[in-house]
Amino acid sequence: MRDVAALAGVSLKTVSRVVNSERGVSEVLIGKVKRAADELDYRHDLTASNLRRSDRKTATIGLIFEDVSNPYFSSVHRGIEEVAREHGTAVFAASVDENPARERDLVVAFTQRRVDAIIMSPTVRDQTYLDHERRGGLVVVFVDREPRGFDADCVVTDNEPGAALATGHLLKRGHIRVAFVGDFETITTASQRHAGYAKAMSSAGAPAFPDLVRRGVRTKDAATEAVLALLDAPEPPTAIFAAQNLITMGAVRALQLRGLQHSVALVGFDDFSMADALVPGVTVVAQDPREIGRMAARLAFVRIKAPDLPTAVYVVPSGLVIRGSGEIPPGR
Amino acid sequence: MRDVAALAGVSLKTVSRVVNSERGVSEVLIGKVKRAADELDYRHDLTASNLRRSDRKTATIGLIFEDVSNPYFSSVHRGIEEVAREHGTAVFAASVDENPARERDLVVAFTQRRVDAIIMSPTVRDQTYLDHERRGGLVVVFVDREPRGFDADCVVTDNEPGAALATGHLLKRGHIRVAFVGDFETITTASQRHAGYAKAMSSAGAPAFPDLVRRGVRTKDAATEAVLALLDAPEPPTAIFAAQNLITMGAVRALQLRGLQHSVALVGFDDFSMADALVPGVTVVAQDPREIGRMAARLAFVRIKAPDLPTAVYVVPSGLVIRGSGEIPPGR
DNA sequence: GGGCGATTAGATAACGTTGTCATTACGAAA
DNA sequence: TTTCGTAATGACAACGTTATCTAATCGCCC
Repeated sequence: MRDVAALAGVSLKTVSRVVNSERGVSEVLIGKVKRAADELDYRHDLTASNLRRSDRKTATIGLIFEDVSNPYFSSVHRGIEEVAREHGTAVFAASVDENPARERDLVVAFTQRRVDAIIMSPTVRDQTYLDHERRGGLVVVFVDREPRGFDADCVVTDNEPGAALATGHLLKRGHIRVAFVGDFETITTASQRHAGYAKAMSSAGAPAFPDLVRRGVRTKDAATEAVLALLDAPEPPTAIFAAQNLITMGAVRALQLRGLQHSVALVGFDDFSMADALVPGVTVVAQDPREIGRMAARLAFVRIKAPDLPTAVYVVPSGLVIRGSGEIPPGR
Repeated sequence: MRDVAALAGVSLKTVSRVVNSERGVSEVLIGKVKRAADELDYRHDLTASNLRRSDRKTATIGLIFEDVSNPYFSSVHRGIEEVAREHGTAVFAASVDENPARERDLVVAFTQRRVDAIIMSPTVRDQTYLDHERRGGLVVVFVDREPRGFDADCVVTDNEPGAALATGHLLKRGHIRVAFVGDFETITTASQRHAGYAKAMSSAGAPAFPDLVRRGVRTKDAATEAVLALLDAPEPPTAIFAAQNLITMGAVRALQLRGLQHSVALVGFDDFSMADALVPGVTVVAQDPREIGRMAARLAFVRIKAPDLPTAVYVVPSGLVIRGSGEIPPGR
């Protein structure tokens, strides 16, 4: 910037004004400065600018997900990016994977880079550690799962009603022995979806079948195994509710391995690519992950401007997508 | 930092030394400083640190892809993240979408934030504009597609041999009227895959069928339409080579719509989720996108340390995954 | 006991930028 | 002609950190 000023024959401050398109610089000087900047391949340094500016906003946000390559999260990411783009904001994205310590490490890594906000899907049991960061002015918005021990904006799907809808859909077709396959109950989404399943079962007068409930299932392969175990049991289910997209995929595989994809009903939570191309098509309760991302980003930008608004939980509705697998009657 | 120094009763520089775990500070003072930092919720500011440090490395890289939610790119992203993590580096990710101006905008946005490197899949025809940035010390590594008009490290799949392998696989089964569906020839991957197709066709003595070659297909829906048109033509193909994952998905849909998924053979380039669960399973030439990401990141970090090494193109091999759709014989 | 090197600590300037205030020039109004 | 307001420009300090250099302290050896 000093060099540009020298070449244009103006002061440092004038270059700064031109770069930031502030008013109060004559056309002549604007031209000179721009030409000099071009000639010298000048690039404005946002990090230095940010250091000095009074608002101290970096126009940067950070995303922390279980896995950026999970199709659900990459769609949320996409939705966030759309809104961030409108705000001229760049987006960090990182995966926690199975490592709980990494959630905190990522928060620190982003905080040190002075992001304006973090949008995250919590994986650790407890988010109280974030109080420390919030005192430093960090904005946090949660997606998919509600935080524990920390009050903040949050965007979630209607997990319980959605799961009840899915389960009810199967019950209405006459199924009674409906299985539930889901993640650990410490994951809020998994426990809410289980609650919806349990509620639908009891309100339909179906007994609870402890042997048909498989929890702590985290991966596609684990789901395949869990469903195989269900199918091979002496009293197998006639229908399955799979509480997450990877689990649904694993369930499809298990049903195919046993040749039961046309005899045992299946409804999944979360849509997934090619669900409509399978035979039978997989009936799912579809979330709108892109909209969830957009909503989360909007909330983040509002809160960056107005940090003291009361926090809220926003629920994005899900909907049943009927494709065949959920409409298989019992007893075939 | 000033406050921490005051509370600990030491100088600014001593705090800096402790924060950066430099040697030459007595245990007593290290303890005092750490306690003071804790008490004041101190967070080291990497942006300011970077401004002053001599290496001027931000431990930040930027990714520019067609679409972060495309499963291929999100896997590449994941591979890059794995390596970045080992280097304590944070990762920006952004999508170009269909907007060519955005590629340059993103490069500028990342450059202004002083990323150490950009890993990108080029979409614009010409990357000469990057010369300007490289003069400023920016490291660029390309993935998936080779750049034009700009010499840089690049990690690609063996597109031409892979496409020839796929096409040859069909020809060996006795197919002659093999169709090609791919993206615009300006996309290097698409043109290389077309070249592999053409080479395999001619070396098998098959004539070129201009009516069976559909180019400029970019989306799943466009692929469905293109394949439907092929199937509905007076002389339809007996086999189809789909040159990219979205196109393969669209082709599957089209075949299903016409009930031809068991009579017309299909081989796709790129694997995709649930390809094995479809009926028939979809035979593909599978890339290893995660390994491509890891390789690209490794190259980036090498070049950050040694900018003057000669550039190279690295080819990650692909392999045929046989699942059924590609083994359908002609004439059924 | 004096000299010396090694170790630890601090004072100061600088990184690239912008906020604040002072200065200049110019015209219009009195 | 003088005064005043306004617009354009610049000088300088500061943002939070680290590089460099100097000073102080210590132990050790002759």
